Amino acid sequence: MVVTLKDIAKETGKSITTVSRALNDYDEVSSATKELVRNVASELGYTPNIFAQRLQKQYTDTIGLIFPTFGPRFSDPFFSELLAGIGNQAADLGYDLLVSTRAPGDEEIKAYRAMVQGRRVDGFVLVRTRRKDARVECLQEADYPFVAFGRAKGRYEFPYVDEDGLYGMRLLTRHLISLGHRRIACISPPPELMFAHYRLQGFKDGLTEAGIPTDDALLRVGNLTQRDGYEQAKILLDLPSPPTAIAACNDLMAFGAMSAAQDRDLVVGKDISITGFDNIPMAEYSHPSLTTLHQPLYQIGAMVCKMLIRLLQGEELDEKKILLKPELIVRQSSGLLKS
Amino acid sequence: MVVTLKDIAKETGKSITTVSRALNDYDEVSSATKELVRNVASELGYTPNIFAQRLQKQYTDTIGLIFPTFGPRFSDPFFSELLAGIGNQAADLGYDLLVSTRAPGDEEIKAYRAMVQGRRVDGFVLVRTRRKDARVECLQEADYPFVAFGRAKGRYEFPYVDEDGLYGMRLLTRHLISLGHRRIACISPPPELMFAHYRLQGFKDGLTEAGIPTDDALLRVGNLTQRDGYEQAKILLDLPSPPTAIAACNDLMAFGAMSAAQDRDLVVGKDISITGFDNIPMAEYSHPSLTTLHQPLYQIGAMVCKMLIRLLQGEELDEKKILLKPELIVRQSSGLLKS
DNA sequence: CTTGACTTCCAAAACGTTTTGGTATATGAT
DNA sequence: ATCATATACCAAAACGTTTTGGAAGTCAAG
Repeated sequence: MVVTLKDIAKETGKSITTVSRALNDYDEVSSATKELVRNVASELGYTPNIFAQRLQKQYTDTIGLIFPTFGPRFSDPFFSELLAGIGNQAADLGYDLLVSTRAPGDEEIKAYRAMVQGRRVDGFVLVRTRRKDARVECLQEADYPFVAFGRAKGRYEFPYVDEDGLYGMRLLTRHLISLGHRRIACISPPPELMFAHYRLQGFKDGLTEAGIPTDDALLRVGNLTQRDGYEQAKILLDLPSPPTAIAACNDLMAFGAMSAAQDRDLVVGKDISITGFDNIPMAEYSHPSLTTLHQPLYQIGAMVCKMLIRLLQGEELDEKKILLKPELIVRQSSGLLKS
Repeated sequence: MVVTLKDIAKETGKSITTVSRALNDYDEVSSATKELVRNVASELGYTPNIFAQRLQKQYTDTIGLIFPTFGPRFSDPFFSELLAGIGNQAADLGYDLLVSTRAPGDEEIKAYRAMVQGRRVDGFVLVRTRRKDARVECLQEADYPFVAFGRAKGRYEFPYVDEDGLYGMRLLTRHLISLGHRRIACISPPPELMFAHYRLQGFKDGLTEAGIPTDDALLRVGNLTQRDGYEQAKILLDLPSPPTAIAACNDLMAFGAMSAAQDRDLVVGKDISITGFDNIPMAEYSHPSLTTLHQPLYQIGAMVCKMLIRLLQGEELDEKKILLKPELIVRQSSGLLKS
């Protein structure tokens, strides 16, 4: 018992054309007719068949989002906040959000191709860009609109929002240095992730500008999980001359590093300083609370989404490339170097 | 230059009907023709227009999921793991996932109604059921298929997967009692959440069966966040006769409670025992590591999704109601009562 | 030779919209 | 009386599929 335009037409005695136009508020329908049609429509409980609309017009009012998930224990607070930002913004602007979750790799690209080929979505939001990002290439090749959270290397440019990881990490490194630390380790994300590059570089720049040589033994890589933070920190603490501060490149790894230090009865913030990046809500309530860089993930999600929808609606973007300065949040996990 | 059936028909010299049938592997097309059509189709790079298909057939091959998000700082590892489970399963079975994020309340129900009215999705996955769940009523009223993660009170039954929170919390309470604890507090979720009821009841049952009276001063409510765990634990620790153990009803609140205890220089696992529920990946790498109940969220997501798709395809479910027994994971945050 | 069954194919209708290309009537200017 | 313009409407086409209801041809049985 689905109500269609035809039913309204029959009921009002008007043609389907007129009904359609009345509902879409065209000029060439008298206001009396419009009123009539609208009343009957709401009386019958009419809702347009979205697939008929989409078949006719050639767009879908849907944006695509493919989350790169790593294995079954994918559990990153980072993503849920970002998703909320994107999702709420999309809903507010009347767009649907088609979400897929795939591990990076072939399956992921296949998922993109399927959405592109089938023209299932009008455009994409890309998250966590990679250095040489197959997804970017895939979408650019197909000339599909997208906005990314993160930058990438490549031939062509694309609109993005990104946090200025270089600036942020430099700020943070300076902070640690100002506390007296000289042996500072960094646990950075896998280098294929674009933001890993900036954050690591910022760290190195911070050292360099203070005249501290970088010690490769103090540079570790972790897969952004608490587990990896824990394990890499263990390795660092086992060094003959261990660091007095560890800058983890995200909060989750920082938590892991904190656990590793605490397992050895080090007091974090006194015996050793540990810092993160992202300022996920948990950072405020860990013990000790975490010194980190704030990244407004919810807002970033909303921004990226809004930019994409602007693009889809043919508007020009005021700014195609947005770089946000993360804010240093000093809490208890970083403290003066014990003399 | 989108390739349609018409193009293939023209190219092969067959009719559109035959082409459609060849591609759908109907019997009444000769194998020679099938072969020809299929070759031409892949040569031209044909992909069916999904909206035309959906208009014609009356289903969408899409399932809906509306995440209840609480404010901008929505950041729950619980959800990302669940999403991954649902998303990957849906993709594997050839279904799209339409995700919306809305705070519980009017907007949320409106989102459901919009999806239902517009027949945008074939069915729903419902997560985090509430005692009297407007979403359940909305969907049952519209006779829309759905499978829930969680139970709910109501007139009619529905298929669900749920963890046996009552059993789990009883197990955990017993564990704490066996360690010598008698003054045990519980930080439970807001009572409108259905699982809050079971977990709290399990806690009470555990006390009762050991002959320990429940002290209402030791029952606190928190909104599942680390922050709330922190604050409720502070209140508990300020009591004239504070608890020696705190059972938080999820891991996030347990982490918050741990921070609160540690802020007072209590050693968690020695001076006080603190436990969680969910066993999110972080639980293993907190300091101390968290005693908790394991809930296989990824698998639950996958199960719920699979059940729904079964339903949509008209199959009977072997089991309409699945109750999983959570497993007690004893780690360092719970220890013998200090005498 | 006729009949019926089977195989292989096709034209047209249907799904529910929006858009195209009109028509009919009224109004006012010439 | 004629023309131009504006207003209010509509039939039919289009979007790209699947399904309906045949039709033509072949073959074997009667």
